Amino acid sequence: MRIVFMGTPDYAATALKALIEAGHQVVGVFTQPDKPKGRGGKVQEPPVKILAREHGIPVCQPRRIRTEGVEALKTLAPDLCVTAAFGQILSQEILDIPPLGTVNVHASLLPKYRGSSPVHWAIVEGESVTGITTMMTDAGIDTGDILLQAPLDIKPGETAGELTDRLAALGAGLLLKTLKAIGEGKCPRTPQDEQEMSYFPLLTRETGAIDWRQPASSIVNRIHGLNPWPSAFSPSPWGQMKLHRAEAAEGSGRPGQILVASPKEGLVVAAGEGAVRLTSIQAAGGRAMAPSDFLRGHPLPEGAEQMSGEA
RNA sequence: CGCGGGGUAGAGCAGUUCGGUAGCUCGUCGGGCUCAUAACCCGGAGGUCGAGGGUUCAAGUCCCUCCCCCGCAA
Repeated sequence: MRIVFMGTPDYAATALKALIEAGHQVVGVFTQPDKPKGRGGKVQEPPVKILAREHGIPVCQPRRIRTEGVEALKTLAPDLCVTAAFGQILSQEILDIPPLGTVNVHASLLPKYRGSSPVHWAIVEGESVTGITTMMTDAGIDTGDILLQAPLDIKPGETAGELTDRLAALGAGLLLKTLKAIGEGKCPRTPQDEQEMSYFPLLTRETGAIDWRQPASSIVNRIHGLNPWPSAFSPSPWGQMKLHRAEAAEGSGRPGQILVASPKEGLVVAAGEGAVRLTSIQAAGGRAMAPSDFLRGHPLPEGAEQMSGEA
């Protein structure tokens, strides 16, 4: 079976690696173009591209696969396409090319958490269980028929990065299982229940802005759900500060009020309901560290008592 | 060549402007006080100041090169 793989980040590379190691015939890979990333504007290659090159698989990086990638895909003549966090929406014209269709490995239990960042949103929303769904891609966004699903518990305090890694491994396995079932012509197909569906938008930097008026649990979930990217942040007496990890704590006060700030007792901030104990923070220019470490060298400025730029 | 901050004891920082004995808080080790303690008091150990080169009587500090970490913007 000639397979064309479409994906971009590590999550996708894990699936591609599984395909290759299982002996599937991956005849081509589509991934996002190299983009200037990070400091100094150096271009970086997507993990999927790097992996594909190591295995001598042809790589195609159209800016818009819907227009520039059609001919290339036709030439590869795939029987089946597999997508995983590709980052581009496929047109009907693209979907019509592989006779067996296009299988997507989505990191949620569909129809919940449709959209491009299901892992992050599941944590932000405080879910305790998520999972992987393999599905037939159609013209909608994550709306196609469900093939196989596998649940996965979200650990307390788990970050999106950690959960993504575990889901990637789970997804790789489920993908192989799905392809096997398709190959044997006995893969179940279940339409999604539109009544149960939920959709979450693309993450932006602003998604990470902490609103201290929210309940402590929501703030904690947001911090973990946006770790490591795009990262939760808040102004503070020490300047803009990234918040990497936190937990609910005793205490109350005006939202954003700094209740505790000492090397001994750490950093506790009042929320709309309850309080949040920050356990990993990062100031501009510095690395991530525990508040007790940070506070040793950066005592709370005189008169400062709010998580804001004001003193 | 996108803008910018940083690398000094196990941890977090000051000291660099203007060269002249390596500092602070915490931890750690020993001792003391206390019914007791993450409290308090006394004492100690622990540093190639990111690397290399240069200037100088003298470099953490000034000059050149390089390595590493990070914030913003994309």
